[in-house]
Amino acid sequence: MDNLYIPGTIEANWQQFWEQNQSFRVTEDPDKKKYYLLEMFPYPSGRIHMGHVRNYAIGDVVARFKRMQGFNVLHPMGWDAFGMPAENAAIEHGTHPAKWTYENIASMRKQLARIGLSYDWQREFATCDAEYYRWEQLVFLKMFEKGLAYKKGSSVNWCDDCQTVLANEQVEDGCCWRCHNQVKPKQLEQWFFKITDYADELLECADELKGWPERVLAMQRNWIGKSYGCEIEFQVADSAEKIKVFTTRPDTLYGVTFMSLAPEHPQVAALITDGQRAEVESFIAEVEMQDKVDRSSGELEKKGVFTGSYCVHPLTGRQIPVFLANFVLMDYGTGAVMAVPAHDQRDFEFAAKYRLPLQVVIQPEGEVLTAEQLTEAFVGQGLLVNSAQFDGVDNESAKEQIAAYLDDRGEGRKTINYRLRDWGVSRQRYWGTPIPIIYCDSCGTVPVPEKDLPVKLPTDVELTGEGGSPLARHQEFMKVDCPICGMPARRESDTFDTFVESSWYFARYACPDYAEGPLDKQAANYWMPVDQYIGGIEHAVMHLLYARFYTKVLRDLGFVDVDEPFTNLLTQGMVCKETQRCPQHGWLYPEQVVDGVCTECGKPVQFGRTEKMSKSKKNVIDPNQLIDQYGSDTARLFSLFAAPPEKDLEWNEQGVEGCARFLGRVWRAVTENLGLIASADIGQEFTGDAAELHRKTHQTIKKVTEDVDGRFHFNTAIAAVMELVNAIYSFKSAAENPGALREALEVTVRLLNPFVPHICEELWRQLGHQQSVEVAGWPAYDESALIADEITVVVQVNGKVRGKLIIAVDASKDEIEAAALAEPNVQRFIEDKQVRKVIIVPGRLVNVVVG
RNA sequence: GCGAGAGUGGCGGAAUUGGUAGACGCGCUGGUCUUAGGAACCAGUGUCCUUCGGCGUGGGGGUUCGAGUCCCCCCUCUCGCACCA
Repeated sequence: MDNLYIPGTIEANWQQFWEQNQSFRVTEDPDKKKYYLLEMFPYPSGRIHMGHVRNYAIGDVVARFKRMQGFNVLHPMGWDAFGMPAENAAIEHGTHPAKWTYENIASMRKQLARIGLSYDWQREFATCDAEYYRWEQLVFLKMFEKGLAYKKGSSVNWCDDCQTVLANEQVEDGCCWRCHNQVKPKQLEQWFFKITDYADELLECADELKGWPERVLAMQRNWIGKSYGCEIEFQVADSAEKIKVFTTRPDTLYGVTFMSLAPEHPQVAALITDGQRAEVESFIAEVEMQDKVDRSSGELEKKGVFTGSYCVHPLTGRQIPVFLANFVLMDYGTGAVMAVPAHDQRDFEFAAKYRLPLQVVIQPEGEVLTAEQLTEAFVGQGLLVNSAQFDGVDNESAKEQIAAYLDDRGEGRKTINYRLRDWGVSRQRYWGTPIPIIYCDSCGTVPVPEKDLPVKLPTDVELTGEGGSPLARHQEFMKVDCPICGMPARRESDTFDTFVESSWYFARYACPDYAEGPLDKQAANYWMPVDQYIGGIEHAVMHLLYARFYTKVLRDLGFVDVDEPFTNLLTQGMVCKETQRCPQHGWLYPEQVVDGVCTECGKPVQFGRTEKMSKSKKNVIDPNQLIDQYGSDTARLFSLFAAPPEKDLEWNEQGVEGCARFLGRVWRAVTENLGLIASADIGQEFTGDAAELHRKTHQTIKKVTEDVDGRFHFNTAIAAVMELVNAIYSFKSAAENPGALREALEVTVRLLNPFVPHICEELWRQLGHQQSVEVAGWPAYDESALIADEITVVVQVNGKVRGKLIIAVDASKDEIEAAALAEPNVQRFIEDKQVRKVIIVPGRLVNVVVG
C-alpha cells in the first residue's frame, strides 16, 4: 500500500514533462486532418477564476480527444491585453499599464499551467504586443483605402469634468462612474467601421451556421434587425422641405393623421414656427437632459410638442400637423415617423394625449371598426377601408400595392432598413492600439504610410484619469510631419476599441510570428476556420458579430479565404455558488462560515440564491486553493461532470469530494492489480463474467466516443466510465481472466485521459507503456463485442411492465412471443381476456394487448 | 410585447429515432473492517400500501399497443432584445 494517489506530485511531474517535450506543439501538415480548437482568450486581470477553469477544461477535453483521434490539433492561448482595467490600475496605483499587464500575464500563465491544459505555447501572444497591433493598423489602412473605415461626427457620452468620452457601460444613472458628474451627449468626430455594408451577408450566413446555438443566431439576427418597408416623402406645406419617413406599414398610409419627428432631427429648426418656438425649444432641452437609457425604456410617458408646421399627405393631399415626440429615435430609420394612431399603439397613446384624430383604415373581415370604439390600436390583419382605390384589399397585399403606387408617383419606394449601426471604434484612451492617421492642415486626413508602421504607443505617459486622452497631451507622439507635404502635422490621438483586437486574434494564431503581413495566407488557410469555439454567452452579439464581420473584411482584402471564422460554437454556462450572508457582517466567504454560523459573531447565516461567482457577493472558490487541496484533475473532473457544458454549474463541495473519490478508485483499481495483469494478454476469448466485462468495456468506448464527439455530453461520458470502473470492482474472476481486467483498465485510462490527463499519463506508465497515453490514441470498439448472447426483454401487458425475459439474442419473433405469453406473471394479467395483438420490438420489449 | 430556452427524486443531473423513467454522482439509511474515522468496501434509497399492486416527468386534453419524448391549450421560471415606426 505504498503506492498512494498523491495528485500534487504527479501533476507537477507531468506538466513538466509536457513542457519539456513540447507535447502540444503543432505545425501545418497537409497530410493530416487539421482541427482548430479555441477558447475565448482571457483578459489578463491577474487572477484565474472558476469560469476560466471550466472554459479551458471543456476545451482541453476536446483538444486531447481530437489529438488522440489522430487530428492535427491547433490549441493556442493568448491575451486580450488592451483595455480599461490596466489604465485604471495605473491611475490608482501608479503602475504603468504595460508593466501591470505583462506581470499579470506571467502570473496567469503560471496559474493556467497548473490546470494541465494542452496548449501550443509557442503561439502565445498578447494583443498589446506591437508586433500584433502593427498588423491591425495595416488592416485599418486597407479598410480606409476601401472606404470600410471612415470618420464622421457622432453623439457620444461626454463627461465635462474628466474631459473624456465614456462607454455606455461607464455611465451610471446618467452620471460619470468616476466623478458622478452628469454625462452629456456630445458631437465628436469618431472613426467607424462599415459593418452595415455586411449586414445582409452577416444575416444570410447566420442561416448556414448550423453549429451555432439557435439563441446566439437569434440574438444576432435581432441585432442586425433587418426590416422590409417603404420610404415615403411628405412635402412640408408652404416650404421646400420634404420629410422622409420609413415605415413597415405602407398599408396604413391612408390612416396617417400626424407626423412625429425625433427632437434631434436635423430638419427641426426649419419646421419650428415663431409662435411655437419657446415651447418647442424647452421640450428639446427637456429631452436632451433625459438619460438615454430612460428614454428608450418603453416605460417613459409619451410626450411631444407641435412644431407649428404641417405637411401634405402624398395621396390624399390633406394637411397633417408635424410634432416632435420623445419616443422617436434619431438613430433608427429616418428619425421621422408617419403616425397612424388607429393601428399603432404608440401613436394611439400619443394621439390620445394630444387629442389628435384617428382614422381607421384596416378592419378585421366581417367587422366594422370605428375610431370612437377603439380603446387601443388595432394591429391585426384585415381589409382596407377609407383608402380610396385600395378599399377591400387585404392589408398584406396592400403593402405591395401602395408601395408600387407611391413609386410610380415618385413619392416613395420599397426599401430595407437595419437596426445595425456602423461600429464606432474610436476611444479616447491610452491603453489601446493607436489609430494610424495623421491630420495635416493642408493635406487633410492622411493615412500613416505602411513603412512607418507600427505607430507605437509611447511608454512615457502620465496617467491621471483627468484632462482627456493621455496621448493627445503627449507632445512627441502628437507631433509628426505630414507624409505627403512634409509640413508639421499631428497624429490621431484616439485608440481602437479593444473589440478590434479580439476580432482577428484567432486567425493570427495560425502564424503568430509572420513578419510580412497580418496573416500568412497559407498557414491561415490551413488552420482557419476555427472548428470549435468555446466561450461565454455574454459575447453572443458584440464579439461574435464583430469577429464575423472582420473575417469577411480580411477575406475581401485578400488575407484569407474563409467566409466565417467559427464553424461550431459552444456557449458554456456560468459557474455559480450559493451566497451566504451574516445579518451583521454582510456577504461572507465560504471559509467565514462554519456549521452555518458566522465565524465573526456566531450568528446564524442566511443562505441566498445560487448566483454567478463574484467577488462582491463573496461566493467565490479560488482555483489555486482548490488545486492545492484536491489537485487539478479533480477540479477539472468536477467542472465537467456536475453539469452539461451549456448549463450553469452549481459549485458544491461534496460533489468535488465525490470526484476526488472516483479518481482514488481509478488509481487503486490500476495500481492494486498491476501484479495480476502484468503478463496478461488482452486478445483472447472470454467467457462468463470476463465476457461481460469485455462487453462493458467496448460498450463504454462506444458510449464515451459518441458523447464526446461533437455532442459535448461530458457528464454522461464520465458517468459511463464510472460504470465501467464499478464493473471492474465487481469483476470476480480476475485471477482466471487477467486479460479482460487489463483491457478494462487500459480502456478506462485512455477514455479518461482527455478529462483527467495527469493521473492517466501516470497510470499509463504504471501499466508498462513507454510512451504518452496520447500516443496510444483513442480506443476503438469491436462491434462484435457489443452483442450479448442473451438479452433481457421487457414484457408489457397493455403497456404496463409485467415481466422480464432473458432470451437468446437470435430468438425468432415467434419464440419471443411464445416465451412472453408463457411468463407466469404475464399470464396472470391475461387470464381470461382475449389477446388482441402482440407487438414485438426486437431487442427491447414485447407488448401484449388484451381486451 | 418579440425572440430563445427550461420545468423529471432530498440535490446535481440521465433517458440519440416514441419502447423498462430516475443512469452516474451527491446526500441519507443499514452493515463489514477498524483503537478510531468525515478512510475503504458491501447493501438499500421516486412515492403510497403489509403483500398483490397503485401512482408518478409543471397542469389539462389528444394521437398511439405504448408518450418525459409527438400535437393542442394553459401555468411557472431563466436569458436576450425592447417605444425599431
